[in-house]
Amino acid sequence: MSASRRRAFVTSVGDLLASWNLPHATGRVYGLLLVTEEPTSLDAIAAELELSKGAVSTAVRQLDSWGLAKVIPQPGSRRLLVEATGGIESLLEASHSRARTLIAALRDGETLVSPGPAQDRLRDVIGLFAGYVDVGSEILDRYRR
Amino acid sequence: MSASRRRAFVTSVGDLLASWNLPHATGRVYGLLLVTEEPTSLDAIAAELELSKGAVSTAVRQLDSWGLAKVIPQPGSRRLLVEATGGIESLLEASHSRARTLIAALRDGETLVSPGPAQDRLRDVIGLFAGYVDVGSEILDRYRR
DNA sequence: CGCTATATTTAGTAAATGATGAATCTACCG
DNA sequence: CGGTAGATTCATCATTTACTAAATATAGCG
Repeated sequence: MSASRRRAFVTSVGDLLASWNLPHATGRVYGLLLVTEEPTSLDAIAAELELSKGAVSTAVRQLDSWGLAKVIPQPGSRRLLVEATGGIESLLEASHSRARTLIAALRDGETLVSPGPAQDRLRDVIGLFAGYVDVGSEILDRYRR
Repeated sequence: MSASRRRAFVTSVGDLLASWNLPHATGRVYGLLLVTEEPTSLDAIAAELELSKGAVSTAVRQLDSWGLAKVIPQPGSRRLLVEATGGIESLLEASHSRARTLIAALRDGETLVSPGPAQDRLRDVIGLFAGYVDVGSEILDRYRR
């Protein structure tokens, strides 16, 4: 388990998730969790990633709320353990929900332009997006089973 | 063509494209172009959206480079006209390319964890993402014809 | 060759966001 | 109850980023 490759992995996952609109400390924590076999503590995360405890705390709660990590309270101690969940679905779902909002806005805009090339263009965009979202949802459904 | 609905449309498209990592002035310009029947000038855009000329200039060039708008130079004048293109494909393509980079990083990470639940989890994530991207590309291909 | 109309670049600014470190809170244990 | 080990919150700082306004560049026209 080469430490430098671990670090490289963590930062690249962090960078990439940042382009998915996650703060990149959060993305790095997720990256670390993905290559960590056992549930791990917030302090251990902070130590390995050289992040403040506060940052780790908020990152973990974000990951939890996105369904990307599971927080496991330990009976008999205040310490929390965290582990990645497989389900990165929620990221995709979030992206769908944004796309759907966009589609709705575009549909609304359809009534703003009179028939002609401009309206066709708008319809085109709507069609592509809608198809895209439909297929994506299908994949997600299939994945859930 | 109600001006207030136009404005509402423009800002919502702007807001939404901002979540796709476009600056939202750029998104608003795109929104405006989508509901504008004829090619329009940078000054007209600046006036309607109350943006500075500089902002419009960079927004338009961004849209152009993303393939979301076409810039039409006018012979006999320095003035440029701009119109939206239907193809919002490039946005989806960009999102795919990010996803593919992520997939590559994850595949690389696979070798960092020893066989077991952690590796399975990672494989799971990879599989979902890969399937998602594949299907999306298929839609794009179909759309291009 | 200027002059004008237009686009682009640049320097500066304001706002948003993320991270930190300290202070605070809370659960557990003696 | 008091103390301690932990997590969380909060105020602050730093960075980034998008926008503005002004300066600059360039194309066309007299």
